[in-house]
Amino acid sequence: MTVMTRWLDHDEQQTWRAFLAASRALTDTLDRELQRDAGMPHAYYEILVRLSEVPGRRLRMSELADLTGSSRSRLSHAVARLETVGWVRREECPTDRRGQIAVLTEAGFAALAAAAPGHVEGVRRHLFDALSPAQVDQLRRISETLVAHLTGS
Amino acid sequence: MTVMTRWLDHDEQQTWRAFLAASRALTDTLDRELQRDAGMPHAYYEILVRLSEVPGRRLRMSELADLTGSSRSRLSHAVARLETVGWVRREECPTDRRGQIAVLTEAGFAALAAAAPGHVEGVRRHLFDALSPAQVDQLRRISETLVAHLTGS
DNA sequence: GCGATTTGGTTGAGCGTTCAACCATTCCGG
DNA sequence: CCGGAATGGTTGAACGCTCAACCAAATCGC
Repeated sequence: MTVMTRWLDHDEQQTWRAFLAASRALTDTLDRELQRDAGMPHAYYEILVRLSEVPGRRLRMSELADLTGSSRSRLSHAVARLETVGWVRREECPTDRRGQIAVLTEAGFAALAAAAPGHVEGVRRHLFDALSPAQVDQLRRISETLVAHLTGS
Repeated sequence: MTVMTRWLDHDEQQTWRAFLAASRALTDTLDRELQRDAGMPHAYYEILVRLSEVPGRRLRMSELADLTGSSRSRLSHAVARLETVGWVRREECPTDRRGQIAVLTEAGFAALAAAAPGHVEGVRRHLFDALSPAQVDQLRRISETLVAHLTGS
């Protein structure tokens, strides 16, 4: 059975390619800056951020995976790496013997505190400084719509 | 010298995290679909697309790198891989003996033709179907602004 | 012209992600 | 209860990307 492809028209093409170029350029730039200035990829920064925001600075692996939007495998590898660097430590979960709890160490918190100002400055410079307040608002609505659409289905 | 960090306010936080989540979810989803259905990552798909759109289906490595927004190293590795699969072939450049020209093969064109409908459908489903026409327009302007801002500086 | 710099491109090591396979524990239906 | 399914998490191999080092050819300055 052949289904007609709903091709993109010219404007849609433009939009899609611009979006691809923009999001890649932005994430690449920030990732590179973070790696250079703080010695960690952005994905690891996000893990540290999430842990730092929660009481006890500890989260179940699966919750952490959900919050960072990463697969369990990815998170498992990442936390393993973070553990060797001494920024995160693993603990057994008292209520579920399958469970593991990732805990942010003091060294991890310090590394995050050291990395944050530069990274936030980068986000501001590369993203917010370029857009009008109206565009920032539009971007938020668009992004929230997309997240709902993508995680819903 | 200490410079005050221009931290993100609450709304900016929301926007930034939503954008991160959305762009990651979108690219991850499309990448996974493309890998599953066509056996290639999205970066390689883009290379084939760019080559297919140009007369002679051939481009200098450096032009191809610019068009796909990738580093020379990345492109070099990618083309090497595409060559072993038989989708791209390398030729010497007649006017510059340092140069290399990447040429899309018939097999490469066929692979692209086979992959395109499914991928385009995915882009439509996951992106355009979720947004209003006004939002699509906003997204284009935002993306173009960001690209200019990021590649300009 | 000739040495120094720049440009075009490749290479290999190190690292992060993916995928599939896997193990242990917990939950659920009958 | 008990057997099967679902859940939580890990592992290792394959692969793509990054970075720095590198080579060859072209270009620039004097």
